[in-house]
Amino acid sequence: MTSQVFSVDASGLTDAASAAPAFSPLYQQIKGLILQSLQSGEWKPGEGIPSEMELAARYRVSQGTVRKAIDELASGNLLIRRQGKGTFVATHAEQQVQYRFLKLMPDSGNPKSEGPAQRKIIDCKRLRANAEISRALAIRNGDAVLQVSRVLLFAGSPTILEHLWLPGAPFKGLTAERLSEYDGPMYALFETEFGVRMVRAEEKIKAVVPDAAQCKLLEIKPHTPLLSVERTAFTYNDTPMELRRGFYVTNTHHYHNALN
Amino acid sequence: MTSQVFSVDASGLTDAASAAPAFSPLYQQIKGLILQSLQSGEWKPGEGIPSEMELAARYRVSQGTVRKAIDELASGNLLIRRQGKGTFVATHAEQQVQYRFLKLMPDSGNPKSEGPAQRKIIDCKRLRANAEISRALAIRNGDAVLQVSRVLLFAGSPTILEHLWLPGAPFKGLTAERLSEYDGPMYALFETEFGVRMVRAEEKIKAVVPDAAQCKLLEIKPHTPLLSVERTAFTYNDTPMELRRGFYVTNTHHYHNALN
DNA sequence: CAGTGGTCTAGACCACTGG
DNA sequence: CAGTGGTCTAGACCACTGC
Repeated sequence: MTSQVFSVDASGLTDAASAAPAFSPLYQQIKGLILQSLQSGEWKPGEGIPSEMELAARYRVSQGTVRKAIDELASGNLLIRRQGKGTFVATHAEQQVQYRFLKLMPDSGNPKSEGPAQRKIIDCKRLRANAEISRALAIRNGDAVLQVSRVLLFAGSPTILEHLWLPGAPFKGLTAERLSEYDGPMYALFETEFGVRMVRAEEKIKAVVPDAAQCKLLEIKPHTPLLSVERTAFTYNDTPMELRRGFYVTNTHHYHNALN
Repeated sequence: MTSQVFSVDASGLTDAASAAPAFSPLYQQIKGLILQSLQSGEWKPGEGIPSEMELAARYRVSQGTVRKAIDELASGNLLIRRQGKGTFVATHAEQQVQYRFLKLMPDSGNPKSEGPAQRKIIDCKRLRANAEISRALAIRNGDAVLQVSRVLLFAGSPTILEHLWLPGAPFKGLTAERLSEYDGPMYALFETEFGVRMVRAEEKIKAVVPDAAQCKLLEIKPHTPLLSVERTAFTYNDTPMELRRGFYVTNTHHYHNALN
């Protein structure tokens, strides 16, 4: 009951150059406040947030305004509405669509038909960020980062080789053992163990030829082309939190994408 | 002023097996009616549709209900709202984002920096659909289809080789000449000349090695891996209207994808 | 049955566009 | 200035969930 909604022009500045008054509707401000609560951990992944009526009372606006704010957050996969039950903070664990960011599908049959992927951690070590990694993670050159390499097997065959880099600070204490023990999506572990929730990601895809080491790990013949998938994953506030470079074998699988 | 909204349960059937009453909210029904008008060509791509108040009167519902229907159609890129002006039927032409379905980007710089793509029609002929194509286009085996092959060049270098298949009936009269003359997205030509608007698409991506013919057309060395992009494009009602198989050179470009 | 999100309405006012 | 979409409110009722 203590929060407060501010008047329309939030920026105290009156920049003569930018004539735009930067009008921001009420529901956008509410959206921002809810986002803050999510970010601060007031409501954790999987938990329910207060009801629309409660939030309306807290922010001193109508239910409809809260509703519109929640609608936008839900359409961005930050919240999940469940009629009759409430609104919940989205999570990568126990979600209908696990592996939300993995678009590799078997050529025939659904993803579930081949069962869960088998995972092998190949390497997990700390090192200092080079120029490329520090730029991608928006950290300083030489900062500590965690580098993990692993292979994913579908139906027994090695299909994905991936390397990922995480900023050292937020992931202090992450070891190969913790990763191996954990049974479930890696992003779910990040949520429960480190309070880092990945909200969106971007991928850049190319076709490449593997080197000898990759051929060995993926058990493929030389010159078998691979899909190179470079992903940057972001947490709240568009903060990059992971750089991942994956190599996909596309003999029996394909990268699936829906265009709207 | 003649249309009418039906009561909640649209299906006259009372199937004992399926206990679900199939409740459909009013705004969904309105959405369906608007979709019908779009499909029938009552409002054409680029044109404005009646104002929210007019539609509310026509369908005998409140403005808010029409609004929610339009909102969903707009978020699906079927309509475009312009404050102060009206609501318009989306089009692939003169749109902010031309080439909406083309996700290939230059590695550095924005898509506009390299200017518009140069296009070369290689082949355009009619033939009979084999099993694969008839399945993809939901037509009968042996039905007439149009097959087009072309190369796209970015900044002067051949980058995309693609083959596409269209059902013969809706595209009667499409020739290589018409395609060559036209300056703009192919999907825009489909709209203006054949009244076919592509609404969404799905792509399956793999990494492949090119054959000799592809190497020649794309001016690449053998064993240069390519991105194979197989796209099915749909018009209203989830009707498949195009099968397209593209081969992308990813030396200086990449396939960009945003994950939410 | 109470509590939640979901729908629908009616009306007021605001921001933007164009004549 | 009139007309459009955009915001905000208040209230009623419906559909779904779980106790």
